[in-house]
Amino acid sequence: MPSHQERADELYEAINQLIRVHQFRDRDCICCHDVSVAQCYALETLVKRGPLRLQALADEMYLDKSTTSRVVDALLRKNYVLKVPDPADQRAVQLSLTPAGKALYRTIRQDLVTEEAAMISKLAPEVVDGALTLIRQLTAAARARLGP
Amino acid sequence: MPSHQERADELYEAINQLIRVHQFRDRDCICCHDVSVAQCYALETLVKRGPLRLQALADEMYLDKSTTSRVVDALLRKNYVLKVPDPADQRAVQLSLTPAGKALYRTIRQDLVTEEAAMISKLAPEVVDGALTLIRQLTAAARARLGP
DNA sequence: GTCATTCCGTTGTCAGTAGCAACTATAAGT
DNA sequence: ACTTATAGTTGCTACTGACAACGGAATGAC
Repeated sequence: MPSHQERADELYEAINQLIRVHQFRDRDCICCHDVSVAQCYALETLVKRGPLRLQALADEMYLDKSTTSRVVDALLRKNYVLKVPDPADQRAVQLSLTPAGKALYRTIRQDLVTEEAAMISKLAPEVVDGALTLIRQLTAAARARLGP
Repeated sequence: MPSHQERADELYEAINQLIRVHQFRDRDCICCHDVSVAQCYALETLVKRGPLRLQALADEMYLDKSTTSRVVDALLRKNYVLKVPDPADQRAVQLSLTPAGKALYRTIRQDLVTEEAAMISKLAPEVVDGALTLIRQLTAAARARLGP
């Protein structure tokens, strides 16, 4: 019967491994398209949250606004996002996806999910469902410590 | 009853979230010490696998040898690793941890596990054990696709 | 209404991450 | 001995990420 500490240690280790393997795979999947991992993450955030200001996007991504500004710059150059000045506040900008940006994200997402599907093809559906629930609980617990 | 595709999609999403939250937390935990995330990963690999050649270290970390060489350089400058020429092969070097390197990794690891422990403090032990098993299965499945 | 303060986004700078290609030196195969 | 393969380093390029300083716009105090 492992102690709380031992459990924490093993879980940290296990998550660490999972992260490495996924990270590596994602890089491969994403970078063979036109964008980097961070750029893809920005696309994803805009898909999920809709048009955002720069600061809001930075907050969502847990990044500094300067870093975010440069990531967005790269996406602007490639015509995947649109930057429109906010009429209500001359300082602010609204960032949104172009059709090309939406299409690119769909494609990449498709690739990633296909990879994931191949990965779990040998696991029983109950196992996957169980993992899903538990991973969500872990994420919620982690976010709770991160947030306020 | 979700389809295989739907399951893959949800699982991808869930793992993605977990990765982001952990990544962010790890950066905070690690970088307040003397090393970056990649440098810490190199320390970790040397702790686990013992002394390694540069190429072997690069393989373990899924990185290019040039990238690895520079990461090791940084650790050398800070006196956390030792580089000894291999007597059996004049081209090769043996990388090992200095006592300072071992101590630093222990400290960081302690911090990370403490964080993990706090995170799971509100979850039932059975939940954590379940997550552990499932995450390991997922990692194994992912590694199987990655490897050969 | 003006002035200080705060907020939004950009830019400069610095350190780190990462891969590819070219290079040196050593080792191994023929 | 000559070719080929391997080990590690270095040059280059692009991206990541934070902090600090800045200019312009909004807001609050008075």
